[in-house]
Amino acid sequence: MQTADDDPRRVLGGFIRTQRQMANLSLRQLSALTEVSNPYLSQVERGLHEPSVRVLKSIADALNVSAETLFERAGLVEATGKPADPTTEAAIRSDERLTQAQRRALLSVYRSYVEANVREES
Amino acid sequence: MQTADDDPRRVLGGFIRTQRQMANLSLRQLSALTEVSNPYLSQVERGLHEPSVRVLKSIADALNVSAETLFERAGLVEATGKPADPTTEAAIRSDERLTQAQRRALLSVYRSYVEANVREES
DNA sequence: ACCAACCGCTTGGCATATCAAGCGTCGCAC
DNA sequence: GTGCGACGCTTGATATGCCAAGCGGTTGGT
Repeated sequence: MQTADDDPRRVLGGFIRTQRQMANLSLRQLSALTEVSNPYLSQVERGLHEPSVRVLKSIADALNVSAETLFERAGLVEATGKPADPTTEAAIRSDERLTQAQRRALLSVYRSYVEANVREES
Repeated sequence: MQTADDDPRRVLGGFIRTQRQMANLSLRQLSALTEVSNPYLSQVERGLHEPSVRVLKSIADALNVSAETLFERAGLVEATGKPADPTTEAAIRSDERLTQAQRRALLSVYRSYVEANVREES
């Protein structure tokens, strides 16, 4: 029943930080992309502030994640029971240019990525 | 070229006001439902303020409107143009559940598979 | 050894979001 | 008419978002 771990701000911040690091961006680089100051980004990532919609959107754009996803991470939009979006899996499975073994391998990698990201929102 | 009509705040406010009136709710009633003060709701509806994500969501809930819709109205989320290109590359590239780095990695693996197969067909 | 360039972070201050309290108006019962 | 309740709105005051400037640490070149 920890009350600090599920603080929406902390969750959102952690998610943003992870995404930024995966994109190999420094705070200043992201700052340049988003027109948001780097100190403020730092504070947001550490959960000290709840950014405005405008800031959230520009962060989402810069990191190539959908704004919806960010709002979800922020705990501000309910999970809307999205089981999975099967488009990528379907595309891989029906790709004639791959062998069956390659399809399995690609799907495996893809699923591990998605699962890792989901787990990220602790 | 009127610059006041497409002010996102004014658009959003007008939309909220319309929805509220269609639900036959007074400002005070909506205030009670949303835990947001009625003066502030008044100002938001007249486009004097850009509400936070938390406020937007509670308004959306109270008015039975999807939060997405509100964000769209706020001009802060574009009207998602779907690519609908059925190729595997496109699916991976537009998969929001992957980070940019992961997308690059997956694409790289995918291309190496395809290239290997082409070479083998000779 | 130094310095230049980057990193993430702290701080003080201005701008904006949000609220509690109060104002004037309107309909309606008595 | 007059009181009463509900309406939308104005107005300070407080909290929060956001930024410019600057700090100490690290890395790498000379």
